[in-house]
Amino acid sequence: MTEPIRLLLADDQALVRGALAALLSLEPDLTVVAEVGRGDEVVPEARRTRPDVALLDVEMPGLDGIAATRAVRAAVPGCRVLVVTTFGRPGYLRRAMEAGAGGFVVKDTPARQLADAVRRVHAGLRVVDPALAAETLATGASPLTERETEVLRTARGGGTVAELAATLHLSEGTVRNHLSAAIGKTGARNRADAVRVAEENGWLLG
Amino acid sequence: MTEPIRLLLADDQALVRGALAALLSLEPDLTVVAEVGRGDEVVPEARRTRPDVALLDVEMPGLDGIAATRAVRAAVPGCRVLVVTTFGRPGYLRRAMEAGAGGFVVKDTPARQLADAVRRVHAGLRVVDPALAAETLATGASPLTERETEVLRTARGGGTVAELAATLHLSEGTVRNHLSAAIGKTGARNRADAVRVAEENGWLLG
DNA sequence: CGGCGGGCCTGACAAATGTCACGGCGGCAA
DNA sequence: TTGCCGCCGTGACATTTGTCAGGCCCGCCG
Repeated sequence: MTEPIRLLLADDQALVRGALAALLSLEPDLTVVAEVGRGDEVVPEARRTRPDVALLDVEMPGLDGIAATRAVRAAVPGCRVLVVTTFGRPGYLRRAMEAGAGGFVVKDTPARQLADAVRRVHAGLRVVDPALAAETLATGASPLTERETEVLRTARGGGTVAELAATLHLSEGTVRNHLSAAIGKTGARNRADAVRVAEENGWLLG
Repeated sequence: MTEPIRLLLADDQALVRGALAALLSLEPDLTVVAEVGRGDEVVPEARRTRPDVALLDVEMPGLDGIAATRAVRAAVPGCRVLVVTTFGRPGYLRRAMEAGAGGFVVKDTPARQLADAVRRVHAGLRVVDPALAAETLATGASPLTERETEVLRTARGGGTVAELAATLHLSEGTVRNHLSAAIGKTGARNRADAVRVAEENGWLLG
């Protein structure tokens, strides 16, 4: 038999990380060589242990999974990436693929399929959840303009228009206008709603 | 050797559920006899399979983990409950314990400790994360009054004051007043902020 | 009993938010 | 060139939101 596939696991929840390690270690052709809990530990650990495939969560402290994907693809070209995430946000899939991921799996998928996904990614195939792919195509790219995204992203932290205007070096009226446009385009009714919708669609990352 | 401890797993994310099953099945004295993905499937499955310990996630469709704890404790008294959750929201711990849980573990805890937690809960001991317990005591019970929580919970979905007033059969002024009180007590600056803070502390459940 | 405190309800007022119409600028096609 | 269209920036205006003072009711303690 040939060498087993070497895996790196990145997930901020230690319990989930360990459980995934146990699950994947059941497969004779897979072996977990590294585990990290932060996005910015992925590249150093990948350099050191030279895994064949890295399983990255999207929600991580330090560096989000998309950025970590880009970084590890650049630093360790031989290492393929399978992104595993809690939320099937349409924009996440597109961005993960643009960042060089070989596959994208949501945590709702049956556990039995994970090992197969890993093997396919390792073989150079693309793995995506079909339902999620369809939704991504339906939702499409962000309708928000550059400034609108920026304002919305700043508004995410919560704060009055005056503060936003100050940090962005804009007039209050301008901020209000961008916010209003974003509210209209997202179909929301509040500023808070608009932030929520945009976040759920992954339009606030870039 | 005596009979193994029989486990029921409840988590809405199939991947995590399966991974936990793999992790716990590594222990010779533990066996997973049932898995469910919804809160309202816990009691029927527990009646059927008679587990010794049920591991329940808090965030689940159908019925949240706290309510599921109460239900399973009432329907299957011999089954102890270990609540496993993503967020260490202070209020969750208190409510879980009040509902009859034997233990409370956050998903940040190392994987090696999970099996021990299961064994202790099975033995009738109480298992809680010490750091989280301290925070719970510090945060204390909800400062919100009954109406305030109700209004805040209704406002969670987003919507204008007029709509809230209509669904609650109150005057707009009253709704505004409750909202204002909640904003003050939570230390928030917006209605949205207040909702977020209250949710993070687990004050919006009961 | 009378006073006190707290929760609940309400309306009036000030402040923030969202909408609109407008002008400037740059790309692009006729 | 000219006209058109989209993005950006801005201020005036209406709507919504948050704050405040006050009235009502009930339980509690002196």
